[in-house]
Amino acid sequence: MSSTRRLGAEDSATRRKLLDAGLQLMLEDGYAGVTSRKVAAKAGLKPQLVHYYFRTMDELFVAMLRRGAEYSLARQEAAFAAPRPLHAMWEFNSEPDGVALIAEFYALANHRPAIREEVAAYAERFREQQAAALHVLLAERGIDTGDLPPVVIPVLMTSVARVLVMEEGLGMKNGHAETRAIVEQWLDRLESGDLLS
Amino acid sequence: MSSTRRLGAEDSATRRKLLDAGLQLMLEDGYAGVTSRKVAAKAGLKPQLVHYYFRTMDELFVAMLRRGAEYSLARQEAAFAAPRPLHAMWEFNSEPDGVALIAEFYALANHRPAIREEVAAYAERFREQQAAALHVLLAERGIDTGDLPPVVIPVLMTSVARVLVMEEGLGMKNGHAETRAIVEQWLDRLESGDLLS
DNA sequence: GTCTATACTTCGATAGAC
DNA sequence: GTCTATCGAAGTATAGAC
Repeated sequence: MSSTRRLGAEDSATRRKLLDAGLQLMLEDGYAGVTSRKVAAKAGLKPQLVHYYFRTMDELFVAMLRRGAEYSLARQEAAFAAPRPLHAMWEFNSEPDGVALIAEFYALANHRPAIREEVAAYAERFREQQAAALHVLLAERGIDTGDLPPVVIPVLMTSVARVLVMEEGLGMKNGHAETRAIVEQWLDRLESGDLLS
Repeated sequence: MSSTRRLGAEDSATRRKLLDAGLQLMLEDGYAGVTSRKVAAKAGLKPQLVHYYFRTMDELFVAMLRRGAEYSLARQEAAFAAPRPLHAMWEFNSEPDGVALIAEFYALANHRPAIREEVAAYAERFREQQAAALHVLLAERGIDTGDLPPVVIPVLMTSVARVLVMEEGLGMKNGHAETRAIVEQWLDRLESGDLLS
């Protein structure tokens, strides 16, 4: 346990290649397709290199999560600078690759404690970033959401966006057009402060 | 390919034991934990028996899905007989085991065509059953949903219920209490026909 | 600091015995 | 109609060579 085996440097280009290959594999084949041999093959490297840079597969998954999540947090933050921030939040949470990765990491988290902690922490950061941006938006435009606590808005948006994208990935469409139309309507009203009618 | 190898009978008790063991394993360890050896071990049988009753692991997964989904469809149908059908639908779609199994099968479906078809077909049946029950409810009580197309209601409900349960499984709670309160309020109004206020 | 040779475990699947 | 003996491929991980 926790032997003295050495690990490769964090800033190694080879390590980065492995992480990128892992993320791509996760999208293509799901978390179960992310094996040391396949990751190495996709990166054009020898399989044993995975274990030089990551002690265990769990460690690889956590590193992949960090890389993907930090990138997404930055992109979400940038999205809020758009003229219609809520529409931007909706679009951002509807990106198929993002939704797919979240689903994979969620499934992984459900059965691996070390990964759960990390997934939960990032999910909280996403929610907090959304709530903070929304808070600013409402204050700047002097919008009062009445009975609706603002934090509910990102919860609903991310839930619905995610499920719609997942279902569409399966080829489903029952009720989707109607739901998207209603969401658009709500976002329009929220952003314009026209909450009644 | 498609050899002449024989398969066990569909109504065999042994086959049923394997399916139940598989579903239980899927909850405990995720789909990647459902291997022929582990399924057999949990059922108290020899590993090779899995391949006697199911030609491939995909076939086992499809049979597991059918067993789980048919059972759930029957339970959802029964739930609609409750005095507050919408609340019952909400509760039903919030059951942790159901949500976890859906997440696993969704992840599987994303990377295995044979399973995707089957998952999509069942998901459509669930949605249709929900929409039909809602239609009856609205008609019976003479409720007019105005701008809101009725089919949007089950889409929103299942999305939000699922994501809340998934997040709670990770230990998250940011925004959950507020969202649940709002949902309860909407369901109360819908069921009582009091859509404004 | 970087990579390789190698050990050992578990996987899905089949052919053939009861 | 039911189960077992067995195979070859693929999995994670470590110790040691450059």
